Amino acid sequence: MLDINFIRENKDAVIEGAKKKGVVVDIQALLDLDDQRKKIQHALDQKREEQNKAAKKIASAPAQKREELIKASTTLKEEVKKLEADLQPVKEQWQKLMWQVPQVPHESVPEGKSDADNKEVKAWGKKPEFKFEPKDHVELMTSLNMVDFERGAAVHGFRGYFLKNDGALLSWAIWNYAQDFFLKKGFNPMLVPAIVKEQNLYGTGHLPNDVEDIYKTQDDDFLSGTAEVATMGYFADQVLDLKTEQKVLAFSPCYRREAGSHGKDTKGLIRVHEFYKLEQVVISKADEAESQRLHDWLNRNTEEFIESLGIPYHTVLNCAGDLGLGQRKKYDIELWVPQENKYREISSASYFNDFQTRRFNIKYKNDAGKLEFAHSLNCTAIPTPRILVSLVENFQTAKGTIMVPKPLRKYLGKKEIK
RNA sequence: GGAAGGGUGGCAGAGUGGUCGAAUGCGCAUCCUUGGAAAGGAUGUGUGCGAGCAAUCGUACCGCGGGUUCGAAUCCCGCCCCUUCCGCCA
Repeated sequence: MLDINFIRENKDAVIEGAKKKGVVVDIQALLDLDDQRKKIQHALDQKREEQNKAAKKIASAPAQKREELIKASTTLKEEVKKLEADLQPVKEQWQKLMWQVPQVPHESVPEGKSDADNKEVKAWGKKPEFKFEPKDHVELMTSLNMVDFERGAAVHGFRGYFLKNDGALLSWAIWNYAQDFFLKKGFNPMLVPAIVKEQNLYGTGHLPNDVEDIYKTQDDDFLSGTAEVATMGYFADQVLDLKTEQKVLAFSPCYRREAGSHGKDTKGLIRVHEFYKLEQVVISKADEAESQRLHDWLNRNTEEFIESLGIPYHTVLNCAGDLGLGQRKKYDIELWVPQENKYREISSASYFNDFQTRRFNIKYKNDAGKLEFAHSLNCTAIPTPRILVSLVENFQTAKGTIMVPKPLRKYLGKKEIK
């Protein structure tokens, strides 16, 4: 959510930003509505003042005057009720529009409609050149008995999978290595709930728009698609000490319905309904320069992690049309997938300024001693099993085995999966 | 799932229809005292919205949402959450 006063003062930029993101929302209608809201609210406050004063008099009034005073107060009460009734629909519509106003993209964000318009800003690593016919991860992992999609489909259904044997062990190895790697960067580890209340998804900006992609329970709770949701919710309604920023390495299962992507990536581990993710979440002071610095830092952390594994990747700067509602700027890291001859996204780094913290009511005391909404950022540390796709395909051998990247060997206990 | 109790300011905790945005204590801030500190004393100390250059004023907020009433932290209804006991259970 943006500050209504910010929207008012930066009307053109907000309109331009929404357009750039491809979000349809009538800012002028919102501002008109806000004028109306203020006017009614002001009238209501004044009427309430009258009524409060009138009611106060009654307590100390002599008995014979009471009847008359109560009668006068009743009239005021009815006037208050009428104004309240006028205000209510205005407020509801106001709130509805406010949920829809997107964060303004940073000026460095390129124009564009979809991920096809994202700009590569960095490429790292040497793509493997195989002197044999390389296998895709499905064939490779199935033949090494690391995964079972048939039983996955039988037990879970579409996009179901079992990770087995070295597939399971490799996942543990990645989690353990990632934990050690990221904790050295100063994060605090946290295991967070995947089942969350609706308000948390409003807080992060996933709702109201992404409702189709989120699982819902019979108790009207939601299965979160990222640990970011619960981690941000953890700090809701708090006044934080941000002398140093809050840095959390959160782990959770993640659930995504992938509605609307039927027929897309139907094979393998790229797009599944249930996966696991280590997520970097940061809450910092309300200083955009600082947010930008942290944003680059978070993204660099994940790049370094991938580099340590030796997987070729590139980093893209997402175009405006590929930004989430609350995101000011985003980088995606995409890993090379040899069999597909293209890069595949495994990480997203975004910053939000106070878009999320406003919704979650997360504040801190600034240097002037005033309460202020903090800034928030997040970035994938590592998602499993998606990371396995590139990992096994890039390091496969002519024999159909997989060479384990050096840093994972001590966690897995072997240097080759065969 | 059943039963009982509870949710009040940064924290603890009083308050069961008007004088309550709310006692008291702790904490915190500033000042006095001191060579310095502790102890002691004084004053101050919630948030949102609106009006105002400002001092300040108005309004709302005692888990959330409704209702009763001239008037609600207090009474009524619904919901959420917490604690204890019983049941079930990885």
